[in-house]
Amino acid sequence: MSTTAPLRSRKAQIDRTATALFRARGFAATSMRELATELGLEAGSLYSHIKSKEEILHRVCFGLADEFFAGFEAATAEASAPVATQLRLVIEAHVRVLTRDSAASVVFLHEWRHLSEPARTAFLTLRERYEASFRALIQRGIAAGELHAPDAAFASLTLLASLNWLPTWYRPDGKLTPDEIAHRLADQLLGGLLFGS
Amino acid sequence: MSTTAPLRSRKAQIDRTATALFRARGFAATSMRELATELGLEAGSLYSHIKSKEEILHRVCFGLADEFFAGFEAATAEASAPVATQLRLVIEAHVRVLTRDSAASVVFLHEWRHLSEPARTAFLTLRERYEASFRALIQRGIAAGELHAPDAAFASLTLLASLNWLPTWYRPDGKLTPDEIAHRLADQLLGGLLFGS
DNA sequence: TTTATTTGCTAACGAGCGTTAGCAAGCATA
DNA sequence: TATGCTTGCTAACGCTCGTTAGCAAATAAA
Repeated sequence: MSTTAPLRSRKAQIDRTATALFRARGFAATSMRELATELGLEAGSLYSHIKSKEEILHRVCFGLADEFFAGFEAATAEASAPVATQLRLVIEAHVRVLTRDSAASVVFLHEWRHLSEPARTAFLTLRERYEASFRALIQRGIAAGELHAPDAAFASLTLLASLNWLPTWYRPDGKLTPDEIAHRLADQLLGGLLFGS
Repeated sequence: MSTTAPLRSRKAQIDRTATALFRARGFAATSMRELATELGLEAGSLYSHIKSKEEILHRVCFGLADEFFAGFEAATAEASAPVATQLRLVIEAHVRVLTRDSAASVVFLHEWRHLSEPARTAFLTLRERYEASFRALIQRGIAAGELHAPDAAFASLTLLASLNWLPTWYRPDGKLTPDEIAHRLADQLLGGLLFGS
């Protein structure tokens, strides 16, 4: 219908717009009619491109999960590097995903519970696996004497909490670049973990 | 109707049950019929006790805001104490509120955006004021040479993020008491802020 | 030129939503 | 016994929800 060739497929446009709305109002409080209006469509027309409202949420949540895993694996590929170095790289990779698409990140972090089974359980399993990787890395650091913390689980919860709050306040036009943010976060968080800092 | 005298008023029971549901499913995805069923009522009966669904959310959000402010003020009453000490007390007070009612805390932290105007703006103003108090305290600590951080705003965001993640994983029957959690959080977070720790 | 794909519309479906009106039973206080 | 408050019911209101069916125009491929 449109005279200009779409930069992205209509489906991808729908995903992006829906993600922004899900972020702003929450999944449950976003209606398909609202989404359609935002795209200049009628509600029914959306279903020429997608199967359901939840399908969008599913794609956003699992798509971002993939990105987080890819980042973590790249950051820890150098298994012989000091754990503190690996942890810095992991933090930077995590921050990079969070800042590349902060709307999708917020949806990933807060709206996943509107997935119905079995997707919801599958998502939680992925998330738990990711957190376990963080925990294990910190645990290795403690065992190697590079980090000090009374409890790796406690430390990793705190660390991830600080990181995951980022997309709620991050603005792409802010004064700090994603990399600078990542460095500061790593400095501040590791400052509490590293010996004698 | 019930044969036993209610431990709390019916209104308070509704608030508590609604808070638990809002936490589990989110405000928008919780229906009044669901809430009524949970309480053994019909949906219409709720309106003998409350004015609207949003009124419950309003009470939870602003009630908890009061608690956070009261805790902060009590913790900083000793204005002559070292800032690090005040900050420890503030963290402990914050954690105490979060753990006393973690369901209400989650609602306070995540569901406030379903408040309609002008309550929503009023709530955000309160929250901003609270965060500003945190920021100012850290700023005073930096100025006094007790804390080291490149940016008080950045540090307070990170600190509050770590604290506010607590109610999502805290379980009253866990192995750590709220006070122990508060101490560990303070240790870990201040360890990254205090000079030469 | 035919064919298939993409894109979009209108109209409507069944369902669930928050809320209200009107009524009534139990209870405490006077 | 009378009064009023608390508590709860049934029935229904107007509305919005996600989704579907059926149709049609534009576009791209053969």
